[in-house]
Amino acid sequence: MSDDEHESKPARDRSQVTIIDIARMAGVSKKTVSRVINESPLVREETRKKVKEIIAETGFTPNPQARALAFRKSFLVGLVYDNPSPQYVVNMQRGILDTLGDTAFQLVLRPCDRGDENYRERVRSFIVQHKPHGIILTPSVSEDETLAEILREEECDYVRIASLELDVPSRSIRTHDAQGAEMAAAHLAQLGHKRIGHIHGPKTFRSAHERLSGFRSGLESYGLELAPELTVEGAYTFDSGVSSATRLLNRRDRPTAIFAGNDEMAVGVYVAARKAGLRIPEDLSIVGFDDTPISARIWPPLTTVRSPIREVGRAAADLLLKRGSGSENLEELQSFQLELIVRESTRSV
Amino acid sequence: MSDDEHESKPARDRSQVTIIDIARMAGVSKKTVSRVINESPLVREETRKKVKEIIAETGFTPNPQARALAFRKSFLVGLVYDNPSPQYVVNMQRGILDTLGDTAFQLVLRPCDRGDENYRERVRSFIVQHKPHGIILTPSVSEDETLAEILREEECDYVRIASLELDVPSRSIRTHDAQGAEMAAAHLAQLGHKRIGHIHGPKTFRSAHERLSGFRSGLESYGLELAPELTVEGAYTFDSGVSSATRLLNRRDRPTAIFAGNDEMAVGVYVAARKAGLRIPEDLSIVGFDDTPISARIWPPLTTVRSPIREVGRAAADLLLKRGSGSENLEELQSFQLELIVRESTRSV
DNA sequence: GATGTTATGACACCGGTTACCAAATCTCAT
DNA sequence: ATGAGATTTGGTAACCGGTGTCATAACATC
Repeated sequence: MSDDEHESKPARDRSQVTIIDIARMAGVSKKTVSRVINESPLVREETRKKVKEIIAETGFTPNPQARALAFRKSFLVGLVYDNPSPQYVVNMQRGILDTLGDTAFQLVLRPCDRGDENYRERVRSFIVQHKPHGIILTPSVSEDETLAEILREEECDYVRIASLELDVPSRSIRTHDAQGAEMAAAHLAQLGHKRIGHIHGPKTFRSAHERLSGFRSGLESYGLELAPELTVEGAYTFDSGVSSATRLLNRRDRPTAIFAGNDEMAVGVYVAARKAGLRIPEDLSIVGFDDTPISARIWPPLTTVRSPIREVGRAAADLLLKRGSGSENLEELQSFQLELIVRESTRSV
Repeated sequence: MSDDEHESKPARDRSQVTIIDIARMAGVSKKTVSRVINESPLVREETRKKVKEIIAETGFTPNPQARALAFRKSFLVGLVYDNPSPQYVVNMQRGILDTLGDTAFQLVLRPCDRGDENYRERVRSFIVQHKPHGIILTPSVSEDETLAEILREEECDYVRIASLELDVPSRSIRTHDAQGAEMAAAHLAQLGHKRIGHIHGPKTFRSAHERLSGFRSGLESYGLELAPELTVEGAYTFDSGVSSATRLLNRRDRPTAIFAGNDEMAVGVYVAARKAGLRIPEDLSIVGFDDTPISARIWPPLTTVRSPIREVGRAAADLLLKRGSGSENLEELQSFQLELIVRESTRSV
């Protein structure tokens, strides 16, 4: 009788080349082949070369499942994010994949819905079960200190992406949001705007705070002040952009320019302006943040601040992979400048 | 001396509960526990219950790496896509993750850049190396017959998402693009438009063909004809939308309405209309396809056809997971209706 | 020739699975 | 009650394809 196991029948054909085959072909033990694979320095140069040749010839790649089992650590890299912008998410993924490329490492997604207060435990159980090589945290979840604590507890390597220094350097990537906001301020100031409004993101987001304070200090260096009555809080959403802008534009002393904390809200400002009968940029200049695809497609095209998200993703993955292996000049990888993209939504008063 | 192995040191603390511990606690053999885990029918109900209890108590989860090794098949589900729309990609991912949930299965991404003629071999090597549980193909790559052939060759399970039946039912999910386009046609016809233009996607995309023919037959059922001179090919990109629309709108007998093959191009039509001094929707009605976020944010909000992408993703993953285990009424999972979202970019003539 | 490195291999092990067989238990007919 | 047959269960061993440990062989060095 063929016993249990009704369904699954492993493909026993297409016999994989294994480390044993390589060992036999090279006339060494499998352990030595293993050493070569793992770049152990304890192999004679000659031997290493020979083994590497055979590996190249046969096109052998070590079985990741077997290695994961033996290492007690898988070849997965987790991406934990709650960023609602698809563009951001996709760019980040692409950046990470740029680095992971055709290595054995695979990117797996761990999105967390806002409001799911249970997401930390879900991340934990992912780690415990799958023992990922590391985890990348994007802004906003990266600011969750409790989560970071869990990762340390479970001894899971991680990289936090944020607009400010949150952790030890080897575990963080910075995007200088404040600096980007300063550029926006300088741009508007140079165009001669005096009454400038700002719709910032929710206070719970560090990025909102960074952008706000960067914008303020940018204006100050031009002798301008960010009027408190022209500074309102949005939710980083389109709708909140519309309502916040409506409030600003209904004022008697309405601003001649508005800096929105992200493009999503900036587009909301367009709608509010239109409803108020204002022309862009003749009556109102608008600056956004993020350079999402919509900013180039809307009319008039939106002046905005671009974050090199894909590069950031690349760097984050780099940091994770290179860790340990001769910790080198990581400094240069860790910090990213933003760029002001001037389009047609801004004009001098 | 501690020999080789310089870096990595497996975490040997936090001792994982293993199948052996469970077996001991339940007073059965590990084989029986294995049977319970794999839902073998050859276990007495009583025994099964007891083992399941212990598993629940201890919170034991079988080590996926070990299982993958033994099964010669990993718990990864690959998503192969080349769709340039971030919104689409993100929704698809979310849908798949909805189904995968907290199962042992993980979603891994295999985006392929257009123009990378080598992507098929990359997919193949992914399969050979990682032996994924299955692969999900999104429209446009799903139409690649050569790729499908490779998957069959490598005995890799897959699901193709497409606007028409490409494969055996258990391997395909359909979105009825043609039907969606018909609804767009009916909408415009009912508004009294006679001269209607259409910018379709590249002929190499099946979806472009489906939408075109659906639109045509939709018009025909209202006694209207899709004029060849008002039917132009775009590239599914914003820029191509601008230029194609410009061509249409410069005609003496310019159309009073334009149906664009996707939102991206529809937004391009907005810009072209604006440059031609036409008001939307007073002088020109516009209908898009996809219901991307931009369609609700642009002014006036775009009338468009929505594809239930997230649901499709969910169903695709379902199909992959349920395959084999009592193939049930999969039929109902496989076919998705589209929906016309009427906003403010369309008006009667 | 004694001594210290360096390179290599034998063997157990990672946590599960399958193969095969035998034993135990249950069912039912004789 | 007995035996035949079917259903469960367990034991042992081998295996999936690698890695860690440790002993030992090979090679320099003085």
